[in-house]
Amino acid sequence: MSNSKFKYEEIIESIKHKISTNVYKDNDPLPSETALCAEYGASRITVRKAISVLLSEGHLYSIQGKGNYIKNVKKNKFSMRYSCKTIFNNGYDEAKLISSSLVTPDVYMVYNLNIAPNERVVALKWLIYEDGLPIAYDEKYLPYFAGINISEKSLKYKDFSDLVKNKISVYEMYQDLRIKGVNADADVAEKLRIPVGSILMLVELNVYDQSGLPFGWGKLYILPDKTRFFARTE
Amino acid sequence: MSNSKFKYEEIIESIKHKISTNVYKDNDPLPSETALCAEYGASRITVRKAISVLLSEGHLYSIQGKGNYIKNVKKNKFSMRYSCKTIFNNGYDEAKLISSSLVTPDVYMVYNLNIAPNERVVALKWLIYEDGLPIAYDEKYLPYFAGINISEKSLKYKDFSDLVKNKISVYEMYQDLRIKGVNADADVAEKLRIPVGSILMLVELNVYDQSGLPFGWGKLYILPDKTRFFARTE
DNA sequence: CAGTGGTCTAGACCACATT
DNA sequence: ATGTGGTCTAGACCACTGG
Repeated sequence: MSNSKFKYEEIIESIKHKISTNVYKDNDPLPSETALCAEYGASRITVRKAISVLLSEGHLYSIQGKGNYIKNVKKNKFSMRYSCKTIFNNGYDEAKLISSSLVTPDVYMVYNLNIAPNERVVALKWLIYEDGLPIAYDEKYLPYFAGINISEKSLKYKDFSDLVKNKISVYEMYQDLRIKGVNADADVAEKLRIPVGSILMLVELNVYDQSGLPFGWGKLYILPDKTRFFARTE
Repeated sequence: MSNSKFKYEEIIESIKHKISTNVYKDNDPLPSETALCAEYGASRITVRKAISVLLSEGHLYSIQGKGNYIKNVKKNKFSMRYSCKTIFNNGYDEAKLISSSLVTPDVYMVYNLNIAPNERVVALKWLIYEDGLPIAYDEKYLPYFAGINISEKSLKYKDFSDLVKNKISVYEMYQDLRIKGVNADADVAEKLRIPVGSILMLVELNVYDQSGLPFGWGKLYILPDKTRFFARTE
């Protein structure tokens, strides 16, 4: 029956089995740690090791002073990787920086970067090519205080996290990503040499520091057959 | 300096600080656990508690018999929730099962369900409505052995994981999700009452058991302005 | 072989929640 | 006051790695 090598693995297996056979139901209290020690003939540390795994996997939740409780696993949490290296089906041959400038924000920048209308915004625009043809158009906006040097000639195409990593620790950064299907407007259509109204995938990215202050906003338009998004349950 | 309440939190904070200030670089070995005990004046269990947190957060990796090593956090891992309850911007009013039948598989079903051409496939098709108008079209395919009762009148619109949850434990299931932009073909266009060639968001879902055996394949076509995908770094 | 991480123990004290 | 989970300790043995 049991394939587990260690005592704590057997406890995990047993508890998972009791959850999946409805012996333990959602929000039921797990037996107390001392009770589990007796049930499995293990020390409290071993029991807690098992519980810590189940906690980290999301099968339990704890309330100090009360107990550990069953949390029904919803199998709807997916994880995906997103980076400029992986977003294109076949990668890309080159990325050209077509402009880097200090601009007056429009309403979208004021909204997404949470800045005052009189502040300035660093705007970076790239075209990404495959086989000599543009396959994607990338706009990135950063508040001027984020400290990017726009005269920098070495502005290689890179992810937001790399762009700002010297200004903000990766531990103090989080990102929101939104995927939509949109129709190309005149500007983007011309840049990508496609008819106005063609469908494009739009990936918007907002970068924040730990306190929630926006550090960047990006829009990436991609020809729909040049990209795909892939996510998997954890 | 330190806001941490507990000794193990201070150790975590200290190690994270050394990573972000490049004292510890990618793939550097962390000092041995006994060395860390001495450095922080803590027992091995407390040191291991800190290390276990850093391991679970992906800042370290371990090789038994060798040591613990620094893993540079790539901030490109996003997590998203996907379920038929949350995928629509404004939810949906109703979902009509428009057909449930046993069909002979086409090449895509043979491929995605990894079945033989002479096996049978359960096909379920739904239309999802908002304000009386169709906003999405859902096709789900399951190998016949998956044991869904197609005559079941109570085939409510639900996620794959709910559809098969009595046949397969949630602990033995994983799902792959792919998002694409596509042009509506004649069949889908007619069902959704839109012009052929209109852009649609296509969400494909493959469900597997733990051994990798396919348990289901689904295609969900959604009007692009009725949905959005949202992911956040962990 | 020595050094490393992985598991496991008994026992202690604290913070929190309920009665 | 009692029971709960949360932290911490010292000490032991095992499995794995490398020289």
